[in-house]
Amino acid sequence: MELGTYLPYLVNRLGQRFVADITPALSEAGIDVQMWRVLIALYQRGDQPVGGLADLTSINVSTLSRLIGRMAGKKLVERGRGGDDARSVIIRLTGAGRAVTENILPVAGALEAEATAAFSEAELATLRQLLAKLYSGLTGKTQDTGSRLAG
Amino acid sequence: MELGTYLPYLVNRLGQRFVADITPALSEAGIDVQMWRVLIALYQRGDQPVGGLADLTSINVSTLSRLIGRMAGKKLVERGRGGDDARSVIIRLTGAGRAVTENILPVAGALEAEATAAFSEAELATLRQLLAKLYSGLTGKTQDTGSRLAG
DNA sequence: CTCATAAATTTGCACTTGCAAATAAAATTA
DNA sequence: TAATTTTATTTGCAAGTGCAAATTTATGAG
Repeated sequence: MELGTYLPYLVNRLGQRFVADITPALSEAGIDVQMWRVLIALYQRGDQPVGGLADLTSINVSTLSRLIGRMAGKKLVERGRGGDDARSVIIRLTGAGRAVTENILPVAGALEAEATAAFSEAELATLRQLLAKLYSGLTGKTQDTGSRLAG
Repeated sequence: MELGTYLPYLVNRLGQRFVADITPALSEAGIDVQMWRVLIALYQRGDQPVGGLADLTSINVSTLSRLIGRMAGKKLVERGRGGDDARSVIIRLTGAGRAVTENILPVAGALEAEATAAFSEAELATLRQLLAKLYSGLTGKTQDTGSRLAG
């Protein structure tokens, strides 16, 4: 096995590079990549209990609990009780949180566009398809593809 | 931006899955994924200075310095001076480190093989090539996110 | 040779993280 | 209804992380 062809190596290295490259934009908004993941999840999936957010973001619930505390301190999200299940704490975006998310989304899109500037449409489609196929090869058992916001 | 086609999402989700799937094998050997990254890098690229190892593994040098300390405590690696540049500390695998690596490598290989079971050789080669190309598209760029997010 | 500068690594510090235990709120049982 | 068990979230604690400063070694100028 050679490092340069080992898929976990190639994939994780790339993922870290994506994080490194989006970080300056996040810093300008006063957030980090974990907060960004929470923001996207809430923005795209609506209000969530902590556990649901943990599933969506793959962030450990205890880590997430404190992360949400920090985000609430920044007025990006609010905690509330009283959903279907009163044991759950419902997390929702504030107006400020939504605004921050909408500021960063185009930057995230531009980053992807820049990274793939040398790609043909066909290559890009192939890459996406192969990544999804690879993920499903690892998932095997529970195939809840579109519902996890890992990373 | 559609989440299911957003590359940073696809890539990081996949990377986390790889980590989750290899972790049980690493735990049996008494190491974590960061140590595993160091072991593979040394095994495949030979003795390295700390900085070289940081490049290979994408681990921050100060984090790496302490990680190496822990690995040295487990007798997996040794530190030594006296390469071309005596400022560098050369890290090398011990026999025990090599043995642990060689124990885990087949598991890692099997994991990759399982993930790519449905891939043709051509698809696999394409995927690797596109991942490398994407990485090079991100490398070395000094992205100017400007002050559009300032505040 | 000695001083200043540069480069590689380590260390101080503040903060984040994950596990396990504690707490909070329901659901279940009697 | 009260006691018990189950589920959701938070918190105590020990450990890992990254930035910036300190340390170690090399290189260059006078």
